[in-house]
Amino acid sequence: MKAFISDHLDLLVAQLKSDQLLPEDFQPRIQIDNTKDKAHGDFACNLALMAAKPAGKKPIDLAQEIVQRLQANEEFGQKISKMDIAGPGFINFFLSQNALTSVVNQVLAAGENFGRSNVGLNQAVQVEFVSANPTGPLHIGHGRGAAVGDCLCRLLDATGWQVVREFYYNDAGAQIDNLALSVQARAKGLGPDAASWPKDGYQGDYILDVAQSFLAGETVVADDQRVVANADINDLEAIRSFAVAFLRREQDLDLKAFGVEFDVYYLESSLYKKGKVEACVEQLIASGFTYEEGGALWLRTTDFGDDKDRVMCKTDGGYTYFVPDVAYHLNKWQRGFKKVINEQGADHHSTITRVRAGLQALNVDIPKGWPDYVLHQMVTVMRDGEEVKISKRAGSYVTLRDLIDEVGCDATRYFLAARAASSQLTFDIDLARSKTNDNPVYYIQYAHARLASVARQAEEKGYSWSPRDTECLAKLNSDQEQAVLNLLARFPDTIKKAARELEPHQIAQYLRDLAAAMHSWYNANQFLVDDEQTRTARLMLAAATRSVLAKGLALLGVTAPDSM
RNA sequence: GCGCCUAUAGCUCAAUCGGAUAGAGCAACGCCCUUCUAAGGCGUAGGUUGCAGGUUCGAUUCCUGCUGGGCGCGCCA
Repeated sequence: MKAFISDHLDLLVAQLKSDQLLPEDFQPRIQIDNTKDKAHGDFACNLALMAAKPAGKKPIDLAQEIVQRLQANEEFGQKISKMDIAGPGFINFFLSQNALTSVVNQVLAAGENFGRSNVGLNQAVQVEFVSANPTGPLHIGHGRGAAVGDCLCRLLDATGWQVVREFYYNDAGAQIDNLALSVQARAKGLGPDAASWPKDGYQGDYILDVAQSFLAGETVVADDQRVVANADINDLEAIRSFAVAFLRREQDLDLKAFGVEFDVYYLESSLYKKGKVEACVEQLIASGFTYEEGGALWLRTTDFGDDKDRVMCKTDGGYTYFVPDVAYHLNKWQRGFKKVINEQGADHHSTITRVRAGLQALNVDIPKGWPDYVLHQMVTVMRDGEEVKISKRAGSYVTLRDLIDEVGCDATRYFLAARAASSQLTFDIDLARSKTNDNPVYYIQYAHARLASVARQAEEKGYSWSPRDTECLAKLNSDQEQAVLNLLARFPDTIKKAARELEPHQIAQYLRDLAAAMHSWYNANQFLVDDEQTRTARLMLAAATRSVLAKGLALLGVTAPDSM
C-alpha cells in the first residue's frame, strides 16, 4: 500500500515539475509513514513540507495542490477514501474499507508465505554467532548472542536470503592449554586453593565434572567427533581433546534446548592443520604491510584506521589471536560469502578494526566494510535484588542452562531478543520467573491461544468460511478491528525493516502491539455472534491475526501455544 | 588520555533512515467476569527525553562541548 501511494506521488512530483511548480532538480525522499495516531489516518506523507521551500510556497498551500491533483485520480480514489491536510502540512491518507480489509484475504491466501519477501534475492549470507570458547558452560551473555543471532537468521531467511549459521570455536591456543591443565589438576585431586593449582586455571565446578568423566573413561560425542577418555592422568593431549569435546557437547545441548542449531562448526585448530594461518601471514608479508621490530612481526594496521600497529607473530614464535581470525575471515570470503554478519559481544569490539585491517592488507579486493558486525552490549543479571557478577568462579555464574530451567526457553529467548542489542540489558531473574503474568511473552502467547480457542469453538459449532470471502469483511468496522487490520498490513514491512537494520527487537515490539490490539478487540467484540456476515468476518480476521502472531513468534524462536 | 556503546516516567524498555500531543509493561489508584481463556480489557496518575549550545518548517533522533554509566585499549583470547 505504501508503494501504491509512493508511486502516485512520484508521478505527481514529475507533473508538478513539468508545470513549473517545482524546480527540475528537486529530488525529494518522499516518506510515507505509518501514523501513530489514528486521527491522522493510516499513512502520513511529508512531501508538502519537503517541497515547500523549493516551490516557494507555504506547505499548506502546496499540500492543497497535491491533494486536489490526487483526488482527480480515479484509481487512487478506490484505495484512498479520504485525505486530510494536518499540522504543519502533512497529508494524511485514509484507506478505503476495501483496501483496509483486503489484508485479511492476503494473509489467509498466502498462508506460510505472508510477510516473506525476496529482498535477499536468494543470495547466501553467513551469520556467525555465539562462537564461545570450549572452556566452560554458556553464560547469559552467550544466550543473548544466541537469541539475537538466531533471530537475525530467521529474519534474513524470511526476506529471501540463503542463511548459513556458523559457530567458530577457538580450540587452539593458550586458553585450551589452560583448560587441559585445569582438568588435569582436578583429576589429581587438587582444588583451586592448592599451591600447585595452575596459574589462571579455570576454577568452576564443571572442571571437576570433566575430570571425573575423564577418569571414568567415558565417551563423548560432539560435532562429528567421538572422543574416548583414556583416563591417563599424565596424557595432557588426551585430556585436552576430551575436555574440549566434553564442553562442546555441553554447549551443544544447551543451544539445542534453546532452539538454536548451526549448519557449520568451524574449528580454529583446522586453520593451523591446513596451513591456512601460515599462508595468510605469508600473503600479508608479500603484500607489504608487515615489518619486523623487537623480534616480532607487526602488521601496519594504522594504514587502515587502527590507532596503533599490531603484533602478528610474537617473539616466542606464536601468533597473536587476531591472526587466525583474519585467516578465518579470508576463508569465509573464499567460500563465496559476499555478505557475512558477525554477532558478538561488545567486549570484543576492538577485534573489528583488526580483522578488517588484516583483510584489507591481504590485497584481495575484499570490500572495506566487510564483514558486517552486530554487537550486543553486556547483560547484567539481577537475582534476589542484587547484581550477580559474572565470574569464572562457580556459584556466581548464571548459565544459559540456569535460565532455561528457571525461566523457560520461550521467556528467555523473548527477553534476550526483545531489546535493542546496542543497549545494556538487565535480566531480572526473580521478575522473569516469579509471576508468569509479569512476563511480556505470555501476553503475546495468550493472544494466540485465545484466537485458537475461538477457532476450536467455531469449528465445533460448524461455522465455516472461505479465505476468498470478501463481501462480509465490510462488517469489520469497529475501532478495534480497524486497528488490528492496520497492524496486520504492516507485518511485511516490519520484517523487511527489522532484517535490513539487523534489529530483531523490532519484531518483539510489533508483536506486543498486535497482541494488545487483539486483546482489546477480543474484549470489545464477540466473535461467535448470530449474524452470519459479522461472525464470518470476525472469524476470518481472527484466523489472520492468529496466523501473523504465530509467524511473528516463530521469527523470535518462541512457541505459539493453542491453549494456555 | 583514546575508541565503541549508552543516558527517555519510581523500575525495565520502545519511539518508523528528523515528523504531529514522546509510548508500553511492571509498581500505584479506580472500574469490568451468569457471555468466546480475567495470563485479559477500560480509565486515572506519573516526563524540562542527563546538561548547555547549534543545524531547520520541525530534534529523543543529526552536530559540538560538558557530565554520569558500561565495555575495550596486552607480544592474553
